[in-house]
Amino acid sequence: MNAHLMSPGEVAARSGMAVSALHFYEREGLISSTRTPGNQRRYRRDVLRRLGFIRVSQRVGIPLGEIREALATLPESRTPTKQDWTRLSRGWRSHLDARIEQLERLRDDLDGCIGCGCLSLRSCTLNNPGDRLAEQGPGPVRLEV
Amino acid sequence: MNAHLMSPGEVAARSGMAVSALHFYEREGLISSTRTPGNQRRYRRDVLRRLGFIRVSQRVGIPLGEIREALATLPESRTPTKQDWTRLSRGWRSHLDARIEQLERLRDDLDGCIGCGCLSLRSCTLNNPGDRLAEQGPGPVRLEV
DNA sequence: CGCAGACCTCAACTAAGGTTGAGTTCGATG
DNA sequence: CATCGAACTCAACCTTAGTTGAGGTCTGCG
Repeated sequence: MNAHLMSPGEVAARSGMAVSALHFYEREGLISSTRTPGNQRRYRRDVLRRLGFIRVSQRVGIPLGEIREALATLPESRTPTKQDWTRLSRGWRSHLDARIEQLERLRDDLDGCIGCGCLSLRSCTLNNPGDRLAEQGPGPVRLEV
Repeated sequence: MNAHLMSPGEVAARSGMAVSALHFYEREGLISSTRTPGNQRRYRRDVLRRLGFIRVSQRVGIPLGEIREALATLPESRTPTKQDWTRLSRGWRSHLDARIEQLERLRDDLDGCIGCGCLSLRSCTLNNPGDRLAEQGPGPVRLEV
């Protein structure tokens, strides 16, 4: 029972991912598999949790590269525990908060501009190149959608 | 003064868009231009407002195709008024609200799952294929980013 | 007029996140 | 042992939103 490895088809069925996506994630280093003597992939059960994490992360808006980095912090020596997954999930929380905050600011700005009707390239919060340049100062702008 | 048409370089400088982006938007039908006898583009001043609208819309997360559709509702016979732009901007407000709401739900779900540590493919709100299928029922899932 | 810099078109390329298809091989069942 | 679905690899393609480069033309200033 410990040695129950899953075939690609089984993983696809249980995770809802396409087999082609499994191949892709493996090429990208997000998951891994062993091979049968006949060169077919076999997955350990915890791949399902990884795929779960990948999907949730994508919903949060994290690009695959960062998801890979997060997954890389999992211990290789043992199967990840609940605590491991909790730690990773908690890491996205701030991303999500920042994103929500940004969209709320955008909404408020949009309301202001609906009032002023401007969309002006000068002077409009929503649309000022100068401000955008300023915003780009600290940190990446990935959150900007 | 009425006949002041802008060159691509001037529009690029004033809008912050690259000239290549102006070409692209024109190919995609989001903006238009007239030509000099020597085949160079000249833009009416209101192209700046269009570009402003395009940028704001992209910040809201609207794909170019939909932005084009929105711009297509502007009257061709006259220069768009402040009311026209207000109408379009207001249209995005609900998109933004829906998006924010969705992210807030996601955040709450994530909190729940940080508690349960699950990321389980069954039974976890964050990660249930059945639920995702249900969600996909009405309308596109573009907001899900 | 001459020349630099801005502009033209068209094709190809980028990035992310995969999907699709062709041609071939495994592996489990009858 | 034949067969058929599932799996394999590799290359090509898809979408979105543009950028880059090659090769050629305009426009305006001196």
